[in-house]
Amino acid sequence: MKSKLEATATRKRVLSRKRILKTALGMARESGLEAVKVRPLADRLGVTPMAIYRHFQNKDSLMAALLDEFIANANLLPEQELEWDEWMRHVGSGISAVLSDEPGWIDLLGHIEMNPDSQALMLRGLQTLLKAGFTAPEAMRGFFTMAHIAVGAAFVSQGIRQVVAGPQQGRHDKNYLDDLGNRFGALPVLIEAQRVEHGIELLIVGMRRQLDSDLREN
Amino acid sequence: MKSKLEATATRKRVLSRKRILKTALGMARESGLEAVKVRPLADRLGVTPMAIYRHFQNKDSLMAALLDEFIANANLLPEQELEWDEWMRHVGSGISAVLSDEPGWIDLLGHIEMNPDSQALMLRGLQTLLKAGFTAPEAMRGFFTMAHIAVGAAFVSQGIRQVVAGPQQGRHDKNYLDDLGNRFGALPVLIEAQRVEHGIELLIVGMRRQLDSDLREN
DNA sequence: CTTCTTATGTATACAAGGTAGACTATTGTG
DNA sequence: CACAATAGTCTACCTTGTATACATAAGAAG
Repeated sequence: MKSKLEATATRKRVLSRKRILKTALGMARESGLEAVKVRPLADRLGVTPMAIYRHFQNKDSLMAALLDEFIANANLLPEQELEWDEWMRHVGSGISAVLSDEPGWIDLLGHIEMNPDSQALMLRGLQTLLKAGFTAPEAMRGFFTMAHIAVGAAFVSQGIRQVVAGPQQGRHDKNYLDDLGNRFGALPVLIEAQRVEHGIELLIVGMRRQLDSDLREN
Repeated sequence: MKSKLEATATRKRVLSRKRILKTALGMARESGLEAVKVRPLADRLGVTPMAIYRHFQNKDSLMAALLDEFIANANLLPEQELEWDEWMRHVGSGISAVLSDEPGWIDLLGHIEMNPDSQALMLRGLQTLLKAGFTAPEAMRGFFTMAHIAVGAAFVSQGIRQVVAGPQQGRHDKNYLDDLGNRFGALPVLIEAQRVEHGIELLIVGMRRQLDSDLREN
């Protein structure tokens, strides 16, 4: 009798935000972020769909928490101390890489500034830049521009990747791509030109000049 | 009898891709992109939901076409000839402004590189930069970095705006913001530092240096 | 002018996905 | 030990996209 009870009736304390998030993160890694759906997630947790709602108000807040989890696992902060320019390079490509691996995550990035870890990242970045001699406004602008480049690059690269991956799934067909290729030399060239690294490099050059004129004034 | 027929039976040639897109664009402007749903759209068109599917294979392709429409209406190409740096400023803030007005559009930007108008924009940009003396790779990288900054800035600014707009709708409350404020001086400062213009300016400085060293070599 | 074909809209119905509401068993507390 | 709070279950609903089958209008063919 007990067994039947256990099977059908309510078992307690099987869930927790942590476990839900871990499981959801697993699903996301396996099948993409859009595969995180309530019912499948509940199945995998061995629980009723509605059980999840005891731990998250709604799916949106679950996804928001999932973004936090994702960022926390991303580990973007450089381990050792770096020169400011190295720091920017490191973090910039880190952000872009993380986002490019799983395009779906980009959808959640609207909230990124509210995330504790990304905020810590920002703090460290500003510190690093200030220590290097930038003024506060310069540091902020530099840091954000780096972030913008990284996010933008990851974002825009999605489009290209989609076309390369699936021939006809986009609304424009292969001819379109060939056309592109003809105009710009080749598709790989186009892709290459969009790597974050180039943007960051340009940014660094721009910032270095600020540094120079700051020094001159002092 | 005729009238009843007209009312209930199939009227012909009431729809067209153009009309559907125009109406959808109207809805998007009024209530946000996410408000573009099949049934409401059909209602507004005075037609059955399924009628729309005679003109678009599915909702995704409708939305893709809508993005094209949106971009075509955005009119990002500068009217007159501009110096390369002015051109970058103009287009950069244009992109960002357009995207910031209606955050939802960002979701569609994955396809942006496939869009004819944005491609035209890219062509003109490259032309402008080449004429100014940049090498082909430099021009491409410069252009894309500008685009990345603009997209990234628009994107990231969403998060902030959401918090500013609705007190508790995010997963972090007001304290969080205050905290942010305390650390960085004030929220407005944070927002200010993220304006595209600053990023573009840094980029221009970086690019100008390329130009200088190119000239030196020639 | 009939007839055949194709284009365009209608009617019905379903599946997927998120979630409200009522109920139940467990658990920790006074 | 009673009792409120906590954590799952069960059921059912609503929204949104879309498949399928049908019908009518236009245009082409004879």
